[in-house]
Amino acid sequence: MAKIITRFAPSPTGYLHIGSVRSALFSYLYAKKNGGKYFLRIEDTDKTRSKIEYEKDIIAGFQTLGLNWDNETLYRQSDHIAVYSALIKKLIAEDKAYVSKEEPKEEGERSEVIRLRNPNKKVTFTDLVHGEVSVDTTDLGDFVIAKSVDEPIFHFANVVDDHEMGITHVIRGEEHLSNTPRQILIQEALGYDKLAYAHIPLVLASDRSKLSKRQGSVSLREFLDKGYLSEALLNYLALLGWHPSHDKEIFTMPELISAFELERVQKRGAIWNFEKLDWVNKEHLKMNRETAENKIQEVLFKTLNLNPGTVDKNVLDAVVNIVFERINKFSDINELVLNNEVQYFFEEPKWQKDGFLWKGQGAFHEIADKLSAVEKLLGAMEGNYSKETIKETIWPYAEKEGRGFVLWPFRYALSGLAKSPDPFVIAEILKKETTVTRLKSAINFLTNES
RNA sequence: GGCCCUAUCGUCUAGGCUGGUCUAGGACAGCGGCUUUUCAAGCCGUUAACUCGGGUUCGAAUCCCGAUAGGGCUACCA
Repeated sequence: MAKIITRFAPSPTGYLHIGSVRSALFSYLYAKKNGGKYFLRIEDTDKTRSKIEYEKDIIAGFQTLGLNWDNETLYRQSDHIAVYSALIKKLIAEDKAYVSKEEPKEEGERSEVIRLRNPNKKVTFTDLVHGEVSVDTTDLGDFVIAKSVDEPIFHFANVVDDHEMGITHVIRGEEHLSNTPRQILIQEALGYDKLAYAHIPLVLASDRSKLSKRQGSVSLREFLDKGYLSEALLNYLALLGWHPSHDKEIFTMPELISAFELERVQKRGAIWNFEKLDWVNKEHLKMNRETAENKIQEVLFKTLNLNPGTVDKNVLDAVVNIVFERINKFSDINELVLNNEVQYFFEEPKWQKDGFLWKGQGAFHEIADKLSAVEKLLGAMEGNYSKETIKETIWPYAEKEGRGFVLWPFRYALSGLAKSPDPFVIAEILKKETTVTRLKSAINFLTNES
């Protein structure tokens, strides 16, 4: 069996689109699954829209994702103009194409372009996901294949390069399904062999329109910036339009490669779902817990402006652990910090009197008394100061007074928040001395200005 | 408009080729409960779908036709 060679051929006219990444991923997976090769080709025949900045973004994106291409040097269409040029001249000489005089309709249009002589036949090809597709190409007319002898347009350069690179399987987005017949016509004019095609369904926005730049985050860069893991992103992308033969959903890259089958690719466009992506990302975070915790720590230092030298290692570990449970992706850490959900571990919170009220009930002086009782119990503790021992110490008193009436203000005194981890956990992290100090300070706050 | 593609829970999907075992399965989200105060995490449970109309057949989510709806292409963009 001939070796399978797939490719991903982006045009550098914008930042790498997340939907393009999926096309690339499917090409990559199919090649790797079958022991073949996966190539990258930069399609920059449109000189006015192509920018080196975008090319760099595309290349950097794939490097970050680890979707490494197998061609040794980067294949860029602008480096192969001479090849297209010779072929266009050949087609003209064979009268399979001709120079056509035109009436320029828009600015920039030429008065002379090169058109293919359309044999006006019915073209049939087999698509690996859609099955047999057949189209009467008469409607296409003598379409343009180049603006001039050395300015081929997409369809022409694309066909030539697939042949030059030895591509066997063209796996690309469904928007190209309608372009395939004309590319086959060019192929036939050039005398090239047929290729296998697989047109994968598009990634859609929630209203089923094509996911475009207008609908928010669509570039890979933005997702990476939000702190999604590459493997999670790739995992989610794979599930969008493909399904394994079992119910497994969380995959590592090697697992994806061995499970992937083009036969199980969906025909219908799939709507992008941020919630599911978050879930997939969280699952990957759990699989890479240590890496994730290091990253959380790093972000915490930065956003909270902490001095690594002065922060207690145990405190930090405990806080990292709490943060880990509350995030789906790294950018969520910034939100936690923005909402003051971690600062209280490092500094006294700012209280609101009403915040101490359990279900809006009670008098402030009573609450102060309860906090005072808690503070004394804790202050008298000796030996091991852990969430378990703290709980054992406080529990009988809480039971007696009504749990909520003791535990809620206790927790609020420590965190200053309506929602936070339970007081025993916080108290352990804060350590005995800080817990006691903070309780006293809270009591002071409650009694002073009442 | 023309041509092409598509159609199962809100979303991603299994099943459809090889009709009955599908009173349609899983996951995310939602909802409810448990986890001895709130949140998070976890666990358990639960709501929810075969676009419609014909046909073939003893029998159709599954096969055929049509309608409808959505998407793509229709560039001297890719």
